[in-house]
Amino acid sequence: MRKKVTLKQLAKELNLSISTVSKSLKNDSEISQKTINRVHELANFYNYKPNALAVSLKSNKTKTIGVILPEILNHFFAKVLYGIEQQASEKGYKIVTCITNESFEKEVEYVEMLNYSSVDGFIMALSQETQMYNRLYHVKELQRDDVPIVMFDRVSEEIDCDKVIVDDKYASKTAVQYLIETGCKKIAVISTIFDLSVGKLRLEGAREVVAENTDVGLIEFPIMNIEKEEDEIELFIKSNNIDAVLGLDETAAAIAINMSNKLGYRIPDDISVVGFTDGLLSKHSYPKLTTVSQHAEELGAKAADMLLERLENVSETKYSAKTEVVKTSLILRDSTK
Amino acid sequence: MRKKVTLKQLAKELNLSISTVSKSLKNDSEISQKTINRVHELANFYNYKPNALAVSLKSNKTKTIGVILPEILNHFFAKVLYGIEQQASEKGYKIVTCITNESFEKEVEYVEMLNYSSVDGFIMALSQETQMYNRLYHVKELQRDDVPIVMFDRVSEEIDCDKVIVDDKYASKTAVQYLIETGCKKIAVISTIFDLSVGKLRLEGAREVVAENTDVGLIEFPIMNIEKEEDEIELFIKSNNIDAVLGLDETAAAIAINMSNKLGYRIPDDISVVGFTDGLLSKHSYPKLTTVSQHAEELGAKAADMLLERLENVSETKYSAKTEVVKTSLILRDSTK
DNA sequence: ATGAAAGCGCTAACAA
DNA sequence: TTGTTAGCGCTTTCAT
Repeated sequence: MRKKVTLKQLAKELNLSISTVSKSLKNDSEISQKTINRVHELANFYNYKPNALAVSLKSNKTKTIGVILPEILNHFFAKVLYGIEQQASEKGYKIVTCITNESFEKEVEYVEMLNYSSVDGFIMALSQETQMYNRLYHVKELQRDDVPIVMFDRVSEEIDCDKVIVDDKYASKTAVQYLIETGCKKIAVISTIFDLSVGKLRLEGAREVVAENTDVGLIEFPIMNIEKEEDEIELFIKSNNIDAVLGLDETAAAIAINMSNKLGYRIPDDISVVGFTDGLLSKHSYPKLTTVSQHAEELGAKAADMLLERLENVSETKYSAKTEVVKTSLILRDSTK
Repeated sequence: MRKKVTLKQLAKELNLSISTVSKSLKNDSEISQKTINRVHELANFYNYKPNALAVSLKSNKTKTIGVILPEILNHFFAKVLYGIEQQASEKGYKIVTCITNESFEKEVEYVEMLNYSSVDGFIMALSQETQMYNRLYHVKELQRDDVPIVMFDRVSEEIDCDKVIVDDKYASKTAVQYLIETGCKKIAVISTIFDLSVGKLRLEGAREVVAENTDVGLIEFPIMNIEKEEDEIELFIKSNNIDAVLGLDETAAAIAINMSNKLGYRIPDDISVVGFTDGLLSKHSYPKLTTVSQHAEELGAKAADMLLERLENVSETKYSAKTEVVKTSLILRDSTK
């Protein structure tokens, strides 16, 4: 790599000391205007930029935040990342993105890797495995090091830090209520994420609403392996005389729509379908899917905001963790009455 | 942030010099086994990890690569990112991800931001605006600094660097050929990316094949704004008596499928549909979409490989840029005969 | 108004 | 076998 211009070289060429050059670049009032001008001129000429590494080492700040995601091919996380990125870059922060692919081991590895002065703080959602094992030593380690963390979506009660969550239970209730209001009596819940905290919350919400409506039935169907279980899903839909499907994740909803089409049911006349996560699949299904939007970009932006707030106001008196709940909204499209 | 343990502190506590501690940690043969053990023990106790910043400053290597993407909500780029991430993390590299959102200005900003000792090299795809303006000063600047670059997908001939591309023209030809073989005579090309280099190549491929088959007609329809042009697309499909659609991007193909469903055409009996990018939309459409897979993950992994190769073998005699072409494959599903 | 010097945490050539 | 020293590029305090 070509050597970049350094203060030292500028100083030498200008017959000044390094510190004078440094100060001039910052327009320090104790330097004469004439010198300042000379320095700037040469710096521009060489397109001088301070070495970020050296600045970081000195200041103990990297202006970088670590983002740990379980998945990137999932639209929700991609949107969150987008939101984080927008907000962070606006404030002059870079982001280092790590994808755990739902693995506990990788999550630990990444957290440790980034914790050695590479980032000023973390924004993270726990991996599926981490939630299952409930092993949180690596995150607690961060806290011991006083590294600010913002958790989102897949959070843990055991960690006392800033959080941004989606009110999944409420969202699910709203969705089911809407189905009931539009006349549905037998609702199927299909999900590929029954073992995730958010999946459980959504299911709970659905159950609660149904429990309050004695004339409405709920029937649950977990999908473990999308590829292999098409026939089972088909059978499930055919044989249960349902008039509505709540897909607890976008994929589940998409499958429900396609399966219904395939079986010749009319949507929403015969079967209404509601999904979660307003991603590509929801917008480009036929008919277009009524879905719960978690406003993922907003969520990401909020998470970034919270973290930056911590980073910039270190002097804060006492650390008291906040939890923000992002409002969801039910986007009505053509798959419901 | 809590102060991390440093060599200095370890040295003090052990009554050794900093350099002895440093060497011990590396199991340097010139240090006595006994000392090495003592040092390791204390280091473990404090969970000592070297400060990455200091190491980078010293070595002039950051073990980080910058990834510049035009988009992240696009499945293709998300998959590429995934591939890069996998490969890089395996080799102990971190990645800094920047999303330009197709903006030239942001692209320049990011490249400059990362170029000041934050990353060892770049993997990038040009933004739409950059390709339109054809302004490449920022990339050339990187080359002047001898920073290794690997461009992928959206590349530029003006830049002499390693590249990984998809053989879009060939892929498109294969797709159209397949349509013709299965009896299609009037093919519509729908695209939301007519102004991208890849879009142009795909179109060219289609035109070439049709030119060779005099009994086959081609008709083109560009989509500028997906939301607003549904009616036009509907009209287009209805009034042109087509029997096949080639969607130059995944969205276009999805729209074609849904529109055909809506209009009551049977797929593939009345209309065959082929798309590009084997993403979520292709897998979860009804019927399932026949599509050109660009093997995006593989592409990402290859790009990472090429970059790492450059980074690790600096001694390389002469820099001679390679261009690798990733094979595409036509994945046959239910939307074609 | 300018410069010398120390130090951020680490490595490595050289000295002892 | 261990320690001293210089230096990566920068900031900043304290002389001059």
